[in-house]
Amino acid sequence: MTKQRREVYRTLLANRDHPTANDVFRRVQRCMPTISLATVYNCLDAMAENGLINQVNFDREPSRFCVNCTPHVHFRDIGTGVIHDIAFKEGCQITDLLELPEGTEVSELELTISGDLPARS
Amino acid sequence: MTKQRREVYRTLLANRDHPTANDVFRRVQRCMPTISLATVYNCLDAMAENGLINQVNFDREPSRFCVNCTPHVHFRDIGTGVIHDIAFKEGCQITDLLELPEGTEVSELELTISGDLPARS
DNA sequence: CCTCGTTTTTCGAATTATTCTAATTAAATC
DNA sequence: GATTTAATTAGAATAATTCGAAAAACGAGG
Repeated sequence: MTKQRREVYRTLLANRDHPTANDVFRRVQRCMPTISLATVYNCLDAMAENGLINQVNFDREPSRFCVNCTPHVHFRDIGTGVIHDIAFKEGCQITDLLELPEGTEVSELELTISGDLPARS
Repeated sequence: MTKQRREVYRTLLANRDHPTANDVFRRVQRCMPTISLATVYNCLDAMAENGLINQVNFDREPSRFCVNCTPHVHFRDIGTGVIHDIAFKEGCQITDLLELPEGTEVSELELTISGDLPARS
């Protein structure tokens, strides 16, 4: 953990809105003006590899980063563009719903959903 | 439907191995040497928009294309690199497993999995 | 607290998938 | 067959990400 990594992580914690690498870069620059975009990528990659954060991909858009480490999926509200973390219901194994051969070992699983949330009453 | 689109589609049908746009380009070139990569992208995009094919994204890798139009998810076997289509079990709604607000309308859903298939006996 | 070896940061350049532009060609409609 | 429309082409442009090399920071012994 270096100064830069700590600051990148702190920034992610401060605003959990699934920022892109560039968003993070701009935010970190405010307290650490000399940091470079390459370093931000480097920090994010390092943290993602260690499971400290998640890299979220919606189609071909720029990757976003998420500090929520509990198992969850991502839902983009088409109306607002906001990305929400959606948890699994208690005791659910998504792979139970799939025709996977017995004994398949899952090491990565990414589920992204786009749609509309119900109008708030 | 133009000559090029027909040929791109025929190529996808002939070899359902989830090729990238570039793979498709190289394959189509064999029977249609004047086709351009931009046209292949154009054809693939047009077909994806009409739901004739699916665009499959594994992380930040180049997009792949899939002619399987039945609802399914994608599983990459880490050992072989092969991408398999995995169907849902009968009568399963993946969104039933998620803590989504009542009345949420899902318009897109992409699930990608990486892992290891059991050793074949 | 110095020195050596390793890791990280920095900057800029390079890469690469994809998209755009403008010009040509083909298709469709009347 | 003329005209309008949409699709193709080739090459340049874009943008996210990665790479490479040099400088800086770090850590472990001495």
